[in-house]
Amino acid sequence: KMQNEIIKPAKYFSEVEKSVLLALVEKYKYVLECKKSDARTIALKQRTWQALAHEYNSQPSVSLRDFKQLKKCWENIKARTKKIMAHERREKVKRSISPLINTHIIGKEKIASIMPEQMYFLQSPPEEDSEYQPDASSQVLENGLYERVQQYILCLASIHRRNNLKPEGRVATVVSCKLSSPDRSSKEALQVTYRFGLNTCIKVQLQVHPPKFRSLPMNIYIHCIILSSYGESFVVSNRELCDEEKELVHFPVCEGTSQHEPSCSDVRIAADKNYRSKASQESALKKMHEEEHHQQMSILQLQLIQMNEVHVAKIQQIERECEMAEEEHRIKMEVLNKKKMYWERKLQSITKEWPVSSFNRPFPNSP
DNA sequence: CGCCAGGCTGGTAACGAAAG
DNA sequence: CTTTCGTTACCAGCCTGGCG
Repeated sequence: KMQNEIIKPAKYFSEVEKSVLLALVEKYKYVLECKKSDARTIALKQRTWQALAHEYNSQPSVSLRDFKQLKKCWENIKARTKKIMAHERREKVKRSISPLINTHIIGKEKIASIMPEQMYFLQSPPEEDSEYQPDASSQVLENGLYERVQQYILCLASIHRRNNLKPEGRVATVVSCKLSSPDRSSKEALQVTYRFGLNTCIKVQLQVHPPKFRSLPMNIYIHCIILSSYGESFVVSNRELCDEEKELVHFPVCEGTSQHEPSCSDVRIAADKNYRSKASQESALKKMHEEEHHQQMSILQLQLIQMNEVHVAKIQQIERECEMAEEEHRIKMEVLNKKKMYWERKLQSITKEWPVSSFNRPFPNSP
C-alpha cells in the first residue's frame, strides 16, 4: 500500500516536473516538433518520447509518468501558452497599450521558441514600425495582420535558409501585391509574391472566408507556396481565427523538406508492420539498439548543428539589417544632397540674375 | 467554482499502397 | 505516372472527474 502511494503519480505536474519536461522537450525539439509524418519520422518521434520519458523518470523529485502522459502534458502546455499569447496579442492590438497580463506560464518565450512557426502569429506584435507600408488593399485584413504575414514569411525564409533549402540571396522584396476582384460573395483574397534571390519565391495567398461548418464569424486562410531553386514546392495551409471569442490561433507549418535526416542506418523500424522474419529478429533487435544509439548521437549532432545554424542565421539577419540600414541612409543622404544642390544652384542663378547692386539703381521710368 | 489532467471526437494533412 | 483511398499523427475543442 505504501509503495503504491509512492509510485502513484501526483495529480498535477509540479513546476519542477514541468521544467524537467520542458528541458527535455527543448533538448529533443528537432525530433518532437518536426512536422514530417513519414513512417520513419513517426517511429523516431515515438522512440524519442519513450527515451524522453525514461530520462524524465530517472530525474529526482519527479513522479513516474509514462510517455503518453508527458506528451499530453506538453500538448496542454502548448495549448495554454498559445491561448495566453493569442489573448495577449489581441489585447495589445485592441488597446495598443501593453497591458502586461499576469501570465502564470513560466517561460512562455522558451515554450514558444520550441515551436516558433506555430507561435508566430500569437506573439505580441513588434514595437517598431514595419518597414513595408501596406497599401490600401490590405485594409481588408485585420489590423497589422499583413505586416505579420510579411514577417512570418521572413521567419519562414530564415528557417528555410537554415535548412539549406535556398541559395544565398537577399530576402523579401515585394514583387506584386494585389487584391483579387471580390466577387461580392464576402470572399476576398490577397496575393503576395516574395522573391528571394533569383530562383526562389514565396507566394502567399490570403483568403477571407465566411464561416463554413462551425459558427465562427470569420476565418482567414493563409495559403503559402514556397518554390525553391531545387524544384520542390512547399504548401503551407493555415488559418487564423479572428474571432473575438475564440482565443486560439492554429498555425501549423508543413515542411516539405527535401533535406535528409542525419545519417542513420536503413534498418527497418519496429513500427514497420511488414517486418516479420523470426530468424533475423535477434539481429534486427541488435541493429535497432545500434540504430537507436546512432540516432541519439545524430540527434545530438543535429542539435549542435542547428544551434550553430541558428546563431549564424541570426548574425546574417543582423548583417542584412545593417546593410539595409546603410543603404537606406545612403539613399536618404543622396536625396538630401541633391535637394541641397538644387537649392544652391537656384540661389546662385538668382543672385546672378538679380545682383544686389541692381536694387540700388534708380527707377528706370522716373523723370 | 476554477484549474488541471486526460479522454474523446472531428477536421486536416501527409504518407504509402493499390488501382487505373 | 497519376489518382484514389485507407491509415496515421497532429491539433483544436469539448467534456469529465478530481482537487484545492
